[in-house]
Amino acid sequence: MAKKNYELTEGEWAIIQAVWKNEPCAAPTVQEQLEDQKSWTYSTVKTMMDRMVTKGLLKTKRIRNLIFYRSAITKIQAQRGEIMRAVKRAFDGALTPMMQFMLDNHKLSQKQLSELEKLIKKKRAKGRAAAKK
Amino acid sequence: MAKKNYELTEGEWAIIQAVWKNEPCAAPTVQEQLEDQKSWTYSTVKTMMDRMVTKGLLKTKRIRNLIFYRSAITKIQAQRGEIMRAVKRAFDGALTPMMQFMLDNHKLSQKQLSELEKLIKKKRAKGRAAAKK
DNA sequence: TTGCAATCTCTACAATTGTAGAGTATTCTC
DNA sequence: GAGAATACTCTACAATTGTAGAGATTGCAA
Repeated sequence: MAKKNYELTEGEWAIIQAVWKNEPCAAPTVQEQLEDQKSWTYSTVKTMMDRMVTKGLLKTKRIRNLIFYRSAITKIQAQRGEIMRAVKRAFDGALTPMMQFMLDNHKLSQKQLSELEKLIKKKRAKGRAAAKK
Repeated sequence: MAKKNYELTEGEWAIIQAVWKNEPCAAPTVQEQLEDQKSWTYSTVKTMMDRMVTKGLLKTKRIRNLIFYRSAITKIQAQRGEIMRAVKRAFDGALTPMMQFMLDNHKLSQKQLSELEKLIKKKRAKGRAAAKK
């Protein structure tokens, strides 16, 4: 199947982050985790988590009368989704312009810039190597 | 005032893009513009546009009995908002990791890479020049 | 001047998202 | 075994977003 583009809501992000950090974990754990960030009651957290199960973002396993949750998608997938979303809406789906925009519009320190430069060099080298053989 | 972070919905993006392209323009124009992309009726478009006025995304001027719309935020602002949103949710607000992710996870061509590299070099040079004086 | 066409206004409705209370079931403790 | 604590289920509600119909206005054409 074509890999789906996951777009999480604000709330879903908060929850899945907590799940990634603790999985497998029960709903009360997640609620406590988020307690100071969001001040959601247990009910709220549980409802959201169950909705996320329906959507295929989390999955559950019941052990006796406790329900354990784990993520059904990886952080990478979710991050990718978030980026795809931005690039699709705001940059016509074109990645390079988006990166250019970031370089231009968000002041990065010299250090950050040089780090990125290094990274790009490495990528390019790898690309060339692959092309040669 | 602190500059707000604009987060547009899917529909709002479609509309404001059409407005940017045609402003000042009336609602029927926008509706026609979007006709094949989205198949929204006039009513739908008008409703969304008026809501966007309320939100401060568009503004209007009535001339006789026609209402003309223009954008109240720039494309840059909207793009920035979209990026901030992604970086906040998916990368803890840290821009460099997000850029690294993009480099790693989305295959860019050699050409794109070298373009980015050039851009970064320029940035760095400019930064250094500024630091010196 | 009468009517049609274009535009606007008002109202509505379903799905999603954030939010949570009330009640039920299970388990632990004394 | 009764009460307290813990976790779960069910139901609900308001705001936002996508969606649009029905009716009111107004300006132009015949």
